[in-house]
Amino acid sequence: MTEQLLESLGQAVVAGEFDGRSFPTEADISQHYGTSRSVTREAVKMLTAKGMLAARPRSGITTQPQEQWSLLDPDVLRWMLERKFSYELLRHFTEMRLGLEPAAAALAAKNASPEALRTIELGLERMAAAERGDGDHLAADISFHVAILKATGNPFYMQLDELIATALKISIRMTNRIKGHTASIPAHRHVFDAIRAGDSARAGAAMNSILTEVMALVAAGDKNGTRRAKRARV
Amino acid sequence: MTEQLLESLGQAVVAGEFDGRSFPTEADISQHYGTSRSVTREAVKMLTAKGMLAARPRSGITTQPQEQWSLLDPDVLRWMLERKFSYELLRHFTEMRLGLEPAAAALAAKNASPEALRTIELGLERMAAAERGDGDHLAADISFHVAILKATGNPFYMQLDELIATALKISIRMTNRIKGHTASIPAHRHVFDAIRAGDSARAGAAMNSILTEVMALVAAGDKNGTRRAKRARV
DNA sequence: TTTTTGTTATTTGTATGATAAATACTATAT
DNA sequence: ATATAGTATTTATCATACAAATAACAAAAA
Repeated sequence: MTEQLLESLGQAVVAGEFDGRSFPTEADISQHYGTSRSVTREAVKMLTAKGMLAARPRSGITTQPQEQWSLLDPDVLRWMLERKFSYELLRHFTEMRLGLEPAAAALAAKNASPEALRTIELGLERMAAAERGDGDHLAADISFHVAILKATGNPFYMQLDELIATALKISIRMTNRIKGHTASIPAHRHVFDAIRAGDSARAGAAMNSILTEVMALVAAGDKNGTRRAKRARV
Repeated sequence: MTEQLLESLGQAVVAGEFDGRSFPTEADISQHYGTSRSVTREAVKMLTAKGMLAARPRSGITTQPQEQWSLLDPDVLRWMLERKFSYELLRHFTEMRLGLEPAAAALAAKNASPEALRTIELGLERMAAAERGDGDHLAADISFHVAILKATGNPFYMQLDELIATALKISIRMTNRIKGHTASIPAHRHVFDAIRAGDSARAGAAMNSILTEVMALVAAGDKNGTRRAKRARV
């Protein structure tokens, strides 16, 4: 119940349904959604923790400026991508991946355990299978990228799995749409080979080139304006 | 009140006071800390959102394995660094900075507005002043690094300000302690110059070299074992 | 007129008690 | 030994009351 309310309120905030100070009071929310005050308060509390709301006595609940939203929170990012998609957002996200994932790949080359390595390879195989029409390409691509994060052995990078997975679900759909592009198997295999060989520099460079490619696609979409984005938002 | 309880519980969890399934029930917590059940529930809810706890009927509240904690949450990271400091953690954090900050510097070189540029320069000047004994070196260093994140114009990087600031407060203190090291002004000026010149590659490389230096210090501390870390934990 | 001060009303914060829902544990029957 | 039904424990939700903070307003003073 709290979860549902959290979801509803989160989406509503992102969609901009409450501009500025017009956010309803606890009482209004409870009545509108038919929830008790406890549930309402706990949902608001969570959105406060995510930087989207702030509550003060007498003033009531107010929406926080977008700069303060915790974009690194998978919930927030998902709401943004689903209800407020823009190529600009996707570009910003890809810019961050461009910082993180090559570094992660380089680390993985140094630290990957045999099991972790095997998991990356498995992701690659799933991608190849999907290429032949056998399996979900999107899921395969995600598993490959997540496996590399896990292989770093660094808890900070490992934490990013859900975030990357969430965003890839939307962003890959977008980049595929732009040019009928599908993630390049050889480029991904190149990353895997470098990691297996323990070659940090090459692993980082290979991952960098994958993301540079993605970035080019996103930038192209950005230039085409928002009409296509709106159509794709389904 | 909720904040205080959140703080107490968060620190207690990090310190490992509740191993495994021994976490108290809502009722126990309320009694122990003298808080009402509403307050207790809201605090637990927040720790759940941070991945540190999970609550299920009949089973009660349980601590989650450390892999699931949201290390990117400034609260969690602060608790970790304050109550569970280790050079390994610091090394992992620095590994992430090594991915993020050079990329941020490169972006800043492309996007920094005149005001943002001025803010970076201000940070640099504060560092120089601190070097001459005039002002807080730690605060100056933080302001420099945060200013670069802000200058990227990318909300994802900009979000990291609190995280980086939190961690720098502890990590700089540590790295200084290792060798009486203080952050190198020329190296930082090099980054600034490259950003001002709009030279992405050089900005990234310069930032990279700063962090590589930090990494070397941390790695050295790591080798010295945990005794020094424990002393430094004050 | 402007500023200060005090009052009031609104909204969140906290406390308490009661009921519902989920589920680990136990006893029983097969 | 296994399956089934019942029981007890704990969180989840609801409802209500009161406390605390404060924005808005009014009155008084400068």
